[in-house]
Amino acid sequence: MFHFEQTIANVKKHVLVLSLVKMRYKLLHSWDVRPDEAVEIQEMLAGSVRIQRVERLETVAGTDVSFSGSRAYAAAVLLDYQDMRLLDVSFADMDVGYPYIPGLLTFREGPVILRALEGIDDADVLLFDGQGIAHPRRFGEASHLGLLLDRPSVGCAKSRLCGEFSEPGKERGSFSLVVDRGEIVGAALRTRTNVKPVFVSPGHMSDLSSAIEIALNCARSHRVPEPLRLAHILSSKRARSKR
DNA sequence: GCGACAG
DNA sequence: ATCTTGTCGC
Repeated sequence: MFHFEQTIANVKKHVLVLSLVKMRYKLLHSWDVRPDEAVEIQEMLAGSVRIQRVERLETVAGTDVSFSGSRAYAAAVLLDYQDMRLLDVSFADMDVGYPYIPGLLTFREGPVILRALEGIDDADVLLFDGQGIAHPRRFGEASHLGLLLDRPSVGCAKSRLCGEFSEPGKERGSFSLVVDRGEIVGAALRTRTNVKPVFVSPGHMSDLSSAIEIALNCARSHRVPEPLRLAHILSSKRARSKR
């Protein structure tokens, strides 16, 4: 299928020469908290999310996490926004410290994702496999991690978490708004004609039109945007090989 | 109490 | 998410 090992080796060699600034983030809270405390943290930080148009778009990053028993494996990739060429890759893995609870996904995947992101160069926008503000407390994974990383971010999930929406048109590019409690929180976007839509929503420092534009640009020959698709392939491959 | 529920 | 092969269709 692909030859990622070789590709990754070449990429790494290249990055050593023109390495920019590696991704950094600030922990605004502990990850070791009870579910009720996690909810409080989300409600407290949600007010800091900024909705604005994304200007500079030369690079895009994507992350994903795969699980194997009690271990979580994350992959972070950096791609060129124009040709979707791979520019940098990084991996991280750690013991699973939190169960999957709808609405609290970040407390399960956030820690490993951040560690993987520390290994790649800064990106103009970050793509996450999950919701942005299309979340009960308007603070999904993309919003949460985007805020900690202080970078523009977009949420792109394969299914909906909250809100109502109507079936979008069948053509690639058509979309319908996702409305939750009277608020437009995202969109059901068709990235490929006659294929189930993906759910995009602003994370942090991005807006809905930017989110739609970015997801569409990154989804070329597949339903899932290239950065997320690649991160998924790499993390799952690493998860099963290490067992 | 019942159904919904990112990965 | 994960357990898993082939198979129908664009």
